[in-house]
Amino acid sequence: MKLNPRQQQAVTYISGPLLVLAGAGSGKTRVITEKIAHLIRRCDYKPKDIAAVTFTNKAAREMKERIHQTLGRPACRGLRVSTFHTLGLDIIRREIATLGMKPGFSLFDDQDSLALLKALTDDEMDVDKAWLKMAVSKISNWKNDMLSADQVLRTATGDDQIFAEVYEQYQRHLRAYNALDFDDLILLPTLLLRDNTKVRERWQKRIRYLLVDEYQDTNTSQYQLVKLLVGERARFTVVGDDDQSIYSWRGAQPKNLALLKEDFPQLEVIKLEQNYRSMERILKCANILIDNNPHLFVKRLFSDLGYGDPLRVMFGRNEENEAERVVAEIVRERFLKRTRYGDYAILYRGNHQARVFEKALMNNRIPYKMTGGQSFFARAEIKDIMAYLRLLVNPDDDNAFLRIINLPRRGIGPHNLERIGDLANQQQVSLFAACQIQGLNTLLSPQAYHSVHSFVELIQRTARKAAEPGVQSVGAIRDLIQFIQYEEWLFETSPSPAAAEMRMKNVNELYRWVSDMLSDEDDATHDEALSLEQAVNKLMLRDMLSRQEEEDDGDQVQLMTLHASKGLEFPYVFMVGMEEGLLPHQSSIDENNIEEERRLAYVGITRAQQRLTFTLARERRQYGETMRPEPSRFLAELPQDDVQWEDKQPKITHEEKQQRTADNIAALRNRLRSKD
DNA sequence: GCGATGCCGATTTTT
DNA sequence: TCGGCATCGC
Repeated sequence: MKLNPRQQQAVTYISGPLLVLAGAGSGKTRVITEKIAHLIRRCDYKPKDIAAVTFTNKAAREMKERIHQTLGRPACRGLRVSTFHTLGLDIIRREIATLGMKPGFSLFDDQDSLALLKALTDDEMDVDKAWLKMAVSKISNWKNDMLSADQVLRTATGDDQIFAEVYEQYQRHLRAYNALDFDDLILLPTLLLRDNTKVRERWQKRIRYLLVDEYQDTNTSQYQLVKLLVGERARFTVVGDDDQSIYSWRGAQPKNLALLKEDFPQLEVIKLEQNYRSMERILKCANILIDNNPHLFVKRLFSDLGYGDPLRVMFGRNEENEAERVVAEIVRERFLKRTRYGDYAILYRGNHQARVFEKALMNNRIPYKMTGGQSFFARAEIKDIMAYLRLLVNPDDDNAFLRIINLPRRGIGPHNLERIGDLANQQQVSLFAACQIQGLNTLLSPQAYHSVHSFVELIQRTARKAAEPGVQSVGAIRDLIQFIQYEEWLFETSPSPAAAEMRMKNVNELYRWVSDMLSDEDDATHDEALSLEQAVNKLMLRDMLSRQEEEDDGDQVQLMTLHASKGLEFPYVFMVGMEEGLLPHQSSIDENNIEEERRLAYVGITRAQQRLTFTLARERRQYGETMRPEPSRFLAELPQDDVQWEDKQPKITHEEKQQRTADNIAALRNRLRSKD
């Protein structure tokens, strides 16, 4: 298929900064892919001159795949397609000396950060979990806004003073552990590029053309990174849609779209408004709904896929009935229209809403897939093995140490651990280092000391072997897993042998990934063999997660949050729980942040290709109380001629009823006939 | 190591 | 109110 004129324009405009306002379903990934191909084929750019940045690993992988399809694999060698965080990690790795960091650093995930903060505050003050979570998010927000602990300390007032002090402590300890958190992966390169002209010029030369996907989701430090990378030359394309900005709660600054125009006055803006996904009526409703938000750029989606059925609004007596009706509707439609389960998606505001739908689907033996439940990396066995790997790479990683020092059981209990901890504190070294201090034997029982000693030996021995290239390092990890008898441990601790097998399968999966990454086989995931350190850090960035999910993408009804649905499309969509308090969510109503909720509704609506059904419950139990929720205001904002409210539907006549029955029987006949 | 009991939380979540 | 979890006691 040919590109439309606007898409063509977006692909070929390369003489200056370009903002592509890409409406939902307007083929933006195609534009990015074609543009990269164009740059390489026609514009004298080499693959290694170009970087394309996305937010998720999944998006990065998909984009890479599509470029490979267009250009052929060999022609793409050196092309950078990665997430912001991977790009940041790359910069840090290459500039590690300038940053004054030791090689072999660890990446802390949220739980590690939380654990560190807990440890920091434990003896000082009495704080609860909510406070710690608040602290994590405050620190994260400060980092995303590029505020150092010093800066915050100077300006903070009230409660923020304490948080700022904790922030400073937290940073100091991260340094001591030679660890970085996710936000650092953006912040550090940004600061480095800002303050170091040489490094900045080096990277500006290295990345001659930059493309950014989902630009509306960038936060302050990400935008600054973009600005520093493109420099004065300003050769870049950012693609985004302000109407699909639904992540401001985690620091995304949709105002970065406006900022772009200020910072680059020569900015060219191209709008992609033709939609290749949905029927016209769905788009009309989406357009009218989003018109209620103020806009920097006006945009109007259209399509030539036909007008389509009216949108429906269905009521359930209560939330169970709502779910049952949705499921019944799916069963009925699948039968009549001979569609697949995979054609249906149920979208909701909050994960907790999924439960009743899961139940209803299960009762009807309908296969379904829930996106966003417990992830592979949240599983205990994966975290265990990851902790071993992290400790191999960075022995000063106390969180990793604590997780596995007594796993499997080595007879090192809390008592002995406390002794080690005291020593570490007193000497200002990591726990692993404390284990090697002369005189530890006087503090611990002989058996415990012996265990600690052989643990240290094991880690050091394995780390040495793992540092050797290729086959050696892979073997070292296999030996480690065997040596600690992890499989036996799983069988001991799992409720059933079947569960243990399942978990061991996960471990083997992880092992396979690591060994793939360490050996330089040229498969689709990478271009070169990685060091163990690189592999571990990459895994901490969850690179494999989405690939695993793709594997069992059979014929299943899709269940996910509205947030998770962004970027996806389905022939038949149910948006459930369309009630005031749920969508818009109560807390957004309280904070007067209706616009983001409206964008969320907009994202949901524009997922649907053929048919869209809203559902709500007349009665809903919440925190033990039974509520009678109002229909969502967003339903009232839709053009009512295009919406069929179930309760306002005229009663069907006797003839219509007979006709329907006849239709159903005809459909059944057709189906039976074509089966044999 | 497992079941009972008690307590907390209840928006969205990637990296 | 309900479910997940963490901790406690056996």
